[in-house]
Amino acid sequence: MTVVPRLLSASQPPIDGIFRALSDPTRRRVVERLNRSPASVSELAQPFDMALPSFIEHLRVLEGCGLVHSQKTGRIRTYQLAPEPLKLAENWLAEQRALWERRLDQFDDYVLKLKEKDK
Amino acid sequence: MTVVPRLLSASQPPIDGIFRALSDPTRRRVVERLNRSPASVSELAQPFDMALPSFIEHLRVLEGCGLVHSQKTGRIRTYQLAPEPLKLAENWLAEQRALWERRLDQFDDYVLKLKEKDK
DNA sequence: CCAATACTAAGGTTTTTACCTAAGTAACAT
DNA sequence: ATGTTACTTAGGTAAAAACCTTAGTATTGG
Repeated sequence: MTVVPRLLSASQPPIDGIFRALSDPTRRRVVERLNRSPASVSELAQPFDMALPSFIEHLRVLEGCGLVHSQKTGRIRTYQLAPEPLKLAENWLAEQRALWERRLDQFDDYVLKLKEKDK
Repeated sequence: MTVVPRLLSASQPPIDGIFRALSDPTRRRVVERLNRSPASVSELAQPFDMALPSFIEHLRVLEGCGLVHSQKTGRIRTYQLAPEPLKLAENWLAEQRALWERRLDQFDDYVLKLKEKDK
């Protein structure tokens, strides 16, 4: 398969963590929010009814898989989206769909005949 | 935001479970395999070095979130892919990218105007 | 009928996740 | 200098996830 330079594959988050991160509604909402603009921890936390340390753990998960970056200036940490991992996940899904659709084309006739038979 | 009819949203698997299911490499490989053709439990399990009951649990997770369907004929249970949930996840990701790109455009405009001003 | 096949059920362990509270530290405003 | 703000650290609980083994139940081929 495709051999990726070690440094790149190490710095690029594995797709496991990306899907894992996106499986939580809180984290997805954070991503949706960061699509609009960068924001601080407390701005991000404000809509959620959750203790701050719990929320911050979500931010850490997002940063851990590379979906966001953060930097601290003074006492404020600002988060911003890093779209590459989203692209990675989207690509995997797109590939599955492409394969599926190719297969559907190949077997269209067969499927149609099966449905005829069902009646 | 978008209001979805209750019946639809209930029968359509929530995106949480889809991303969650896809976060496991075993389950992603099953999806990749099922893209080629339907297959039985043991066919699907064959490439994995894992006790069968453990593997079957993965299949249950996939079916639980709607990513696959199965039917039993005799003693053989056959699994097949159900692409709609994949589409759902892909759509969410695509939307994020669209928003992100729109924001980048806006930023470009902003930068351009700044540069105009400089002159 | 009987053994092999193809799953399935039951139950147990370890790790991870998602939350919490309480108590910090560092920066800023007054 | 002191209180308020903005996070951070530490630690603790409960539920879920990902494995395992052992012991089933149907089907089917000989």
